[in-house]
Amino acid sequence: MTNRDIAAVLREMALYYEMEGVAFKPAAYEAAADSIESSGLDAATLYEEGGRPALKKIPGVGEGISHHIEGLLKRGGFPEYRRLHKKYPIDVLTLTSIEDLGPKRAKVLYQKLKIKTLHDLERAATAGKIRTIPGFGVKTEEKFLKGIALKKSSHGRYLLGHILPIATKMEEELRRVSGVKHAVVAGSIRRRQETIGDIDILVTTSQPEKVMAVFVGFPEVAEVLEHGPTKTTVRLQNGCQADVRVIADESFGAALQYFTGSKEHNVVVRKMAIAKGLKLNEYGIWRGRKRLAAKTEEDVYKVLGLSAMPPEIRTASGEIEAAKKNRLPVLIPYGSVRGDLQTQTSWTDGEFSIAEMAAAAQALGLEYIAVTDHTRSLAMTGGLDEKKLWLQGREIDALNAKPSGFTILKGAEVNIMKDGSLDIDDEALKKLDVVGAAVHSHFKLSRAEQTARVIAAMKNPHLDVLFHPTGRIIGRREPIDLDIEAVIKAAKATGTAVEIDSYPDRSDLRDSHVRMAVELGVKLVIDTDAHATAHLKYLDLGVAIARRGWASTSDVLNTRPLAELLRWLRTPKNKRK
DNA sequence: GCCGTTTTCGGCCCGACTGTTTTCAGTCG
Repeated sequence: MTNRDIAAVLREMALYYEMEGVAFKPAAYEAAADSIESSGLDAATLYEEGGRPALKKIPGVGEGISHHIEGLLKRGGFPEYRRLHKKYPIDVLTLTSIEDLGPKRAKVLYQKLKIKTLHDLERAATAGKIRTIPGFGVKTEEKFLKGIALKKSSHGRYLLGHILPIATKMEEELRRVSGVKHAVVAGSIRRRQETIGDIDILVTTSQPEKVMAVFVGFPEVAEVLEHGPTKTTVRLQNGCQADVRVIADESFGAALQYFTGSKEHNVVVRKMAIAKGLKLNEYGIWRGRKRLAAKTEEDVYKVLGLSAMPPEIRTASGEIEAAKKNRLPVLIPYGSVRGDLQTQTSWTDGEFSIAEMAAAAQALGLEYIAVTDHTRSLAMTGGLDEKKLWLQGREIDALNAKPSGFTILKGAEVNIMKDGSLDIDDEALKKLDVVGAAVHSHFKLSRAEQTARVIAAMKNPHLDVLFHPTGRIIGRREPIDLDIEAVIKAAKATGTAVEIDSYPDRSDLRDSHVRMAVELGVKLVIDTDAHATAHLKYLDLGVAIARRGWASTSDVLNTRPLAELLRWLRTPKNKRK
């Protein structure tokens, strides 16, 4: 039982208690779930080694919840969970993942219409039954259907940020199997697409059976679908499929090229081969029966007169023409971001103190972070006002006064109000090192209104970065309706940078928008939007988006050393370059 | 249910928005 499994049960408990109308317990269970999920320590190991007292060292876990976790680990459950699950035998986690459907409504839906699953909900909504329940209307019914459709449209795809760590771990472990020469993840993961269909791993080895045995034995594997010496397919616990293909070492490059895709890219490349009287397949590039190249991707592309393109840009959208002319962009390298300019702390809805976030960032090799807690009008997070921002600044000054080789910048994630004004006054903003702003309300304005609102905000002389510009949350919330080209042009005109929010389900800006920004010469910032120390490692997911958008190091402000970054930030907006 | 050099008992983030209402519950973040 992983931390994630435990957290899921605790979240379910929180929802049941909300259905019951119990006070304070929901928040306590929710807090414990968050804490366990983001804890670097494995709860099962902790319990094994130190019993319940060790579990209670996890913040938010006390007498009661530690007993429950013990029950989960030893017996797979506990009485209170069983009692509540029996009373509400519904898939409450899935149902409440639909927007505007919370525990109270889930309870009513079960009591009135016996709705237990998403499928039940869809049937009832389609049949017009939801609107018959008091307190529910036509709009609510439509909203549920929209929510279900949104969920379905992302079905079968997994977020890169969730799958990449698993795929990388498998790749590394297969590489350690004796006889293995290459083990490489190909497909959409190698291209770092924002969502992933499945995991494809290519292996060259002298001992295929051994590799396949190790593969099907991974703890993540739920079910073996195919088990052969050259191709084995499994389904993982999370539902994602994973393939291992064993290929001949002499054609590794051709296979890697073939299985990396994209499909569209490969179609164009194969057409080029045909035009030259050649044939390209996963075994090599051929003239008749003579194999001209296959060992490495570079060799294969070279036969076609192309320099090898980074996987992230193999989308058949200009990369082949650029490769032909030897004019490929030099993409920003992974690991080149020096500091994170969007982080939240326990001053608002983050889980850790400023000092803890800074220490974790420094441990990851970063040189600086900006603390950008929410501001006043985001009241539910305890958003900061001018006074609190000043107080927070004092804490930051004190931390920076200690020699550490690391710098904490003063910042904020300011709210953009409906009219485009910011919810913190200019005097206070002026004193901050980095001012970010974002839309957190009125998501449904018309395109014209929404665009005007965001552009108005960018005209503020103190706003440095537009945070997560479209506000989307993959699989959950549609982006705000924005004329993104107008916004990016306004960023250029006003000297405002735009953010790539690396947080896995945000990925905002997305690749195509980044490319537009790069082409227009707008500066980018890559941040994690970390609400916990464990989130800081997402930076490279943002670098992946930047690479998909053809960005170079010089396009991204926070690849600069601190002094250079500060020079840009302190330059009046109309003079920034 | 958790937490604590202001407390071992008494607090616990709260305002805006929406859709359903005839005064407000539920949800969001």
